[in-house]
Amino acid sequence: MIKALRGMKDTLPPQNEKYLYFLEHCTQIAKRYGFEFIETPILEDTGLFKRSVGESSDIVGKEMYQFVDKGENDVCMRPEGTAGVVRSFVENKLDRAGGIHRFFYHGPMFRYERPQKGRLRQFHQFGAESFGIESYLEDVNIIMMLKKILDKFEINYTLKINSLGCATCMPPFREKLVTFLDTLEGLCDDCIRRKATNPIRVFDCKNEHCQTLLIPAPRLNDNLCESCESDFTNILKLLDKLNISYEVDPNLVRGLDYYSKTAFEFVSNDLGAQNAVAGGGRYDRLVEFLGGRPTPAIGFAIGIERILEMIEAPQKERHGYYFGALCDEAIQPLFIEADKKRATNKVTMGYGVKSLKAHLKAADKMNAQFCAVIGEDELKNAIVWVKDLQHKREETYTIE
RNA sequence: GUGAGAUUAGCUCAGCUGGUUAGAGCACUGGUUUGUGGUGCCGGGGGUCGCGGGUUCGAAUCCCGUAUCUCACCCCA
Repeated sequence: MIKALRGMKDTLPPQNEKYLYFLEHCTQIAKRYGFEFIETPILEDTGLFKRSVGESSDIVGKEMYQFVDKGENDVCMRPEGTAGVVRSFVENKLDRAGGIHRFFYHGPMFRYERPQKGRLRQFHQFGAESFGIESYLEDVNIIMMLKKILDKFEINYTLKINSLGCATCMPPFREKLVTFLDTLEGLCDDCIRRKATNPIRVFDCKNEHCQTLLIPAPRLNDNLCESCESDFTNILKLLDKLNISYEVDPNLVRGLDYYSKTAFEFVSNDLGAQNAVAGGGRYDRLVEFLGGRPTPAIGFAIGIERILEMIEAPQKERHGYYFGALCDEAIQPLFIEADKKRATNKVTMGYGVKSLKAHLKAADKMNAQFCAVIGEDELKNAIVWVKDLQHKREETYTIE
């Protein structure tokens, strides 16, 4: 038997109804906040991800579905959504058009990882990206929107937020940090590697010994430039006023290289080790990095499988018709009647001749609201007998 | 990439230290005396016990390998 590849799942009812339900909700909210749908290809030039996500990230380092196609192009199945949207933004010259552009997207992402709870090789994200706004208000706007999406479904979560600094304050801080790290002994292998590739990420290390060593380290928050500092405080102030609770997490460092300034994550205790249900942040320099005009931008992505694990599907109600025949002669007239009914309702039909009881059972099983039947009596009078299974009412209507 | 646990009917799982035709519940399906469901009663189908080797008179059961799943590390949504 041929099976689906490791870490890749089929989606069947009733699970996928939850998926559609969630997507519908996200789409509605996103549109309400002024976002428009964008779809970009799953396959992209490998260079796109190397440049945007960053060579130092695990994603690019070891998790990409990368291969050479028949035209000898080095291509890659997208491991995340932002890179493609930014590429499209630049390619379609929206950076030159100026103004504000807000997009949302959803679809499959691919990372070659060992699967576990909340982690698949093919998984789905719903994401949104906003281009052209430098104001911190858009950061809050994005967080508000994300919160609005999550709040529909009674989920337990915590919003973690941090500022990563910008082109002005980040590089000097980085140097300061590396100088400090050089004085330390006993850092774990990962941290030693991080020191060379992306030193900020040592703060994200889960090794307790490393965390102890890092206590006297210079902190990002104490080294922000004036504009980053004031933006960050303004964001927190506004969040307070909006009654959006958050936790400032100075160790929150996003795994993708392109983030700057605001970074945030929605985590939940109901998810196991992979506790991030959504994450995002500002990436003001990425557009320029990918060859566009400097354009401030911010976005987020939700892990759909992860959130689906926490939400309930809406309850299914009885609806539609089930048609059944009580005698051979009724089958074809019934077939015709059933199809007429499809003009306005969901209709299924039992093809076999069965007792009334059996048809009622079948209708009940299909969760139909009405059971419509034709037998000898109905044929004689050219009528259809109908029982409303929900309200336990019976009636007939004339065949026309 | 590393580690631990699992794999028996469509689903959830029993099957003791190896011993005849491998079980249960749920689900599915048929009937319940001839036109009334979801909740009664009776019956039925369905398993090369993940796959491949080995030990043995005999393996679902013990050993080795392999695949997949699950959980964790790493990292992320």
